[in-house]
Amino acid sequence: MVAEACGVSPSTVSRILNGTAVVSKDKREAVDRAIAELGFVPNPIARGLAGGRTMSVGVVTQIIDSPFYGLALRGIEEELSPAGYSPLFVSGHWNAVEEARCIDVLRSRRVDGIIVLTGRLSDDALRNLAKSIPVVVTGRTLVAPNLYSLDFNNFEGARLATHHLLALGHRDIAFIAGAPGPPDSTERLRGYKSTLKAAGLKFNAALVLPGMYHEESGLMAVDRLIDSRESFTAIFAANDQMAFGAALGLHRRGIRVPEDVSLVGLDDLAGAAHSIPPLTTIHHAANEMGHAAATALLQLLSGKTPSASIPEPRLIVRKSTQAR
Amino acid sequence: MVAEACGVSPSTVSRILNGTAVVSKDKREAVDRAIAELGFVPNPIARGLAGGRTMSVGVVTQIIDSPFYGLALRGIEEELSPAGYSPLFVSGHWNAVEEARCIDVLRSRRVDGIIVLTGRLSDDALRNLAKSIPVVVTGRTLVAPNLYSLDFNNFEGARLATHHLLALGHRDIAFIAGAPGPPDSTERLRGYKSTLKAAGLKFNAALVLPGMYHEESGLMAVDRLIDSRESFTAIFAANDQMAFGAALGLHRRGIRVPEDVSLVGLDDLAGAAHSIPPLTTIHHAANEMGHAAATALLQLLSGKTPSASIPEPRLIVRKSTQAR
DNA sequence: ACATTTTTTGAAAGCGCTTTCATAAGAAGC
DNA sequence: GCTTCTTATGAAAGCGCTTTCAAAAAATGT
Repeated sequence: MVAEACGVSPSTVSRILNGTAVVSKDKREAVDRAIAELGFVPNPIARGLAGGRTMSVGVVTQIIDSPFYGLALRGIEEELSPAGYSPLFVSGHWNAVEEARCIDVLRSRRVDGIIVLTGRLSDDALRNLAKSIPVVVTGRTLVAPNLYSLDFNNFEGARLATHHLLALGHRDIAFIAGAPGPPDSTERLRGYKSTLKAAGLKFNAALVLPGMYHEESGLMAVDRLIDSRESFTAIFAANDQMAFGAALGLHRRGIRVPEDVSLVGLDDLAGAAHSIPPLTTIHHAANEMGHAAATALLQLLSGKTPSASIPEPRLIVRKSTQAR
Repeated sequence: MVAEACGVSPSTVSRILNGTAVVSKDKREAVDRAIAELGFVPNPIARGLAGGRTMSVGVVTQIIDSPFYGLALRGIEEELSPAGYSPLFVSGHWNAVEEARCIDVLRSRRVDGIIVLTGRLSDDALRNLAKSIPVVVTGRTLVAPNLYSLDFNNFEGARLATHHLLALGHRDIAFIAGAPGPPDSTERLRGYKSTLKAAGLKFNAALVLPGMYHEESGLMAVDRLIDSRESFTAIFAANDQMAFGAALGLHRRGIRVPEDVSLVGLDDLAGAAHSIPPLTTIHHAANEMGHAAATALLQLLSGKTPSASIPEPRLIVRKSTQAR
């Protein structure tokens, strides 16, 4: 260790670097100076080996280039960097087996903590993981020691969207659902149904179309909807990407948005403000979610009880909806 | 080291694990069995410390959630994972100072190599970096020992776009340029100008609008263009994001795409196929670029001379252009 | 059968840092 | 002034692996 070339022992330098113990003023200053002069940079690898802390946290995302989760990754990075931690991103591709493999990689690299963005892992698998390493997971509500979960209020998001359309006078509101199974999909569907019911409208199953959360499925859903000859004046898509697909589908059939049909999405992706027409949607604060997840993990790592949470969904009215 | 509990020395186990030297068959089998039984997983951290190789490569991207570079990150990950390497992503935010800091972080983490996605670092800085660690850089053409560069043919991309518009009969073609300075911007502008010239058209500086590569700047460029009362029948935007913004700007003014004005982008982002109208654009193979960069780095790491390259730009005709 | 070369294996020294543990030096108490 | 309790500091032992280096074993040659 270079810095001891200034007269003190490596232990002392280490103590100064980590603030592990009190060191007399003069020594501290001497070392600080030496560090500055030598341009010394501690080696996190060695630190990790010795101290068990690698100053890196693993992030299991699903698809590294997802427009939605990408924003969350940014939030995570923005929060971790100032704290001296580096994120290690791995992609699980919405596949429990792959996610498990990713986690093995992260553990072999001795990350200090793990953030899992939604994913397909079972709750039990996560609880179990938390026994050996601090974990923060988004997209579910889960309580366990050493584990913190951060869930978006999908139900409320869907309620806001549906309610907005209702308030504009729409009665025949179609819903393009997300892939069935995961809680976010079922919650959004539940929010849609429940809001309809609260408004005294009867639920029409023919207006609910299956989707896969990507543009293409939104487009196909609209095709199917139109072909079914079911009448509708508005569409709520379970996410923005499907809303974009739906908009294209309507456009192809010569149906104008919002003149003929109103359209609402959910997520408020970066592109939503610049689509044609600009999409009315529910803001899902991905960036803040990333921040919150990272903050929570940092708190977990320092032994505190995390308290971070993510903002409630918010309706963003743009140009794809209008009163009928 | 657990595996030596089967009767041999740690050196032997290490040799088997790394194939560093020949080991007699029986020992190898005994060790293999012990490894399997004990579920032993080598610790890359310790490996890194001891052997100098961490099996991780640093990737300097600019904005982790960029739709274009995101795809490249995916390509990198897809190539690196099977080879046992993990990518470490850091964001330089198009800022040379931050990029330099990112590189310090990567080096302190002892990555085995570095991939720089374009960025703002000087060529010299990269050449210098390559003296101490293998480097692959995209977005420039640079030759230096231990360094491989992968450049997209921006000139040809711009030529294809401009030529397409010309072939459709357009004569007054506006160009929304990217931020001035970086070679990709200047090359695209050069491609546009040169193609115009080759067609015997005179270059009209009033039809070149400054942009910043994001939607908002495309929108503003169109506003400025319309307000200038300069006549035009087509727009070529230096990237898809600005094309989206431009489409919105035209839409707001009641100008139809492609009936009144044809629009071409460049990049072929995931959203281009589902925008309204679907955007005619130049395919810039980001994913392949990631693959190529990772492949090249892997070759550099194994002492070979890289030969990877990225595909030539390709015109993708969709619905935003038509003959006039 | 013995000397010589080649191959296989183990011992030991780090990689760069953290962290007990123990010692030396001060502060406090009688 | 001498013992006892606190600090401040250094020595040394790892963390889990790779890698010289040298010794032991095997193969080859004469």
